[in-house]
Amino acid sequence: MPETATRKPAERKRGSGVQFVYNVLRDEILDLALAPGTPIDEIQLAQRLSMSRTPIREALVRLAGEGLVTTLPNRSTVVANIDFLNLHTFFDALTLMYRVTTRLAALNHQADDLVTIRARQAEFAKAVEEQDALAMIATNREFHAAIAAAARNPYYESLFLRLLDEGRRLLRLYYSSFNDQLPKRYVVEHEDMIAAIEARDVEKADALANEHADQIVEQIRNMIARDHRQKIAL
Amino acid sequence: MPETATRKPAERKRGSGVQFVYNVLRDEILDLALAPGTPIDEIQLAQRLSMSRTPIREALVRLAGEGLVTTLPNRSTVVANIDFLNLHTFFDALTLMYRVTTRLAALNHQADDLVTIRARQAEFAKAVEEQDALAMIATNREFHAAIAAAARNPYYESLFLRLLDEGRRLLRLYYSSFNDQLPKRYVVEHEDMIAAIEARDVEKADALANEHADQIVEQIRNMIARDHRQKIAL
DNA sequence: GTGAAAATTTGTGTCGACAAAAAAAATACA
DNA sequence: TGTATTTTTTTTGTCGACACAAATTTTCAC
Repeated sequence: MPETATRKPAERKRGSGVQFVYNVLRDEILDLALAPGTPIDEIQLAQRLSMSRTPIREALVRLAGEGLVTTLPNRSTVVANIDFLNLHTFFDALTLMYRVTTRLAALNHQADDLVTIRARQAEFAKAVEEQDALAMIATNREFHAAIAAAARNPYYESLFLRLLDEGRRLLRLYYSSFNDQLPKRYVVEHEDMIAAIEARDVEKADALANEHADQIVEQIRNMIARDHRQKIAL
Repeated sequence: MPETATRKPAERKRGSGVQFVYNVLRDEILDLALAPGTPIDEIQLAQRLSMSRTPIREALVRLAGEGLVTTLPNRSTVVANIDFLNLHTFFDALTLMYRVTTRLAALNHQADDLVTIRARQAEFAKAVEEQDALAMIATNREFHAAIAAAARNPYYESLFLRLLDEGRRLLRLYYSSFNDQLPKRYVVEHEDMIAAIEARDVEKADALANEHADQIVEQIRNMIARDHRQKIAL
């Protein structure tokens, strides 16, 4: 059992309860600290976080809306499973969102957007330099989230963030198996994307995002394939 | 004040409370029975629906997740406003989802999907025949929702449904100003789309969906422009 | 000993109540 | 009369408790 987060009671402001529970659960789910399929006991959680069941239930409703947990009526809610059979739908949507957000960022970005994007890229490059796989996953997400913010389309942005989170969960499964070749390629690809966005070259930004997405999808596919072979070998 | 839905107490099964509140509120919001910006009083709602505040709050959390209401901390939650200034982002996302769902439906549909799609199209045609604008809005949504279901990509589907709902709210604003020329064109376009899907002609389905989306966006734009002129004329 | 029925346990769905925060009203003061 | 401050009211956020449903265990019949 992993080291679970326990908080002292009555140190939180009124109104922040749901948000707090939401953040804790979301992080634990995306980090796989809570494995897919794990039932979430409301009473237990209430005790752990030193609060009543009401804010916890509301946080669970929110997580259910984002597909991170599944609520079984009159039964416990469980951490959402990873649907390996339909991963292609995930990859398809992820690739499209990579493309449209990067396209629109090239079209709609404003001056300070690039500052933020470059800051995220620097953090990603640092994580790659230090070969810190978990930090790579996190900073890569933030880099593309920054681009999505610059694209200025909340509909694409919300779907993309959801997909990036789901991807974080997926990558977390295989984070130990990063080799150190591909990530460096990502750093270069990121730089190219920034340049295309800054130049407002929509088509180039689109093409680069498409290639980048293909790269990432391919890597995840390889990880899964490798993993499956191991499973069969057992 | 519109005729509000009141239900007798204690006739509902355990566990259906949140769903019930969610459905009532969602319908009232999308039908503009609750105007954008209207504050939602939890106690009042609780009395109207004869239940406690707990399931009502959970329904509101869900609606907030879908962007249909906005929660102001420690203040009342209000029905989400229609953001006229950023409608282009809505049109952009709507058009793309029209395209990808129709594309994927041509690729992935199975036999009984077409049965459902044709049934929805018949309902739409009937609404057009009867010049029932509200029914047209509703059946058009269901027609495209059926195509999205046949596309078999839950990520696109959920975003598309959200956009179709937002569109329903938008069209509801102008439902009186339908002329009877355009809707008939939509019936024909729908037929063409069905044919392309059945023939698994992805590119044609895509092109038709694109044209169709442009038509609809154009019509909504005209309605808004007309409406604005009226407002200025006052 | 095995299977069915009954009883118990466990955990969710809902409720009414209270406390904190914000808004509205009332009061004091210049 | 207008403005600042206090008081009251309204409404949300949270809590503990109870009722009901499902799962589990126990009991009992055969």
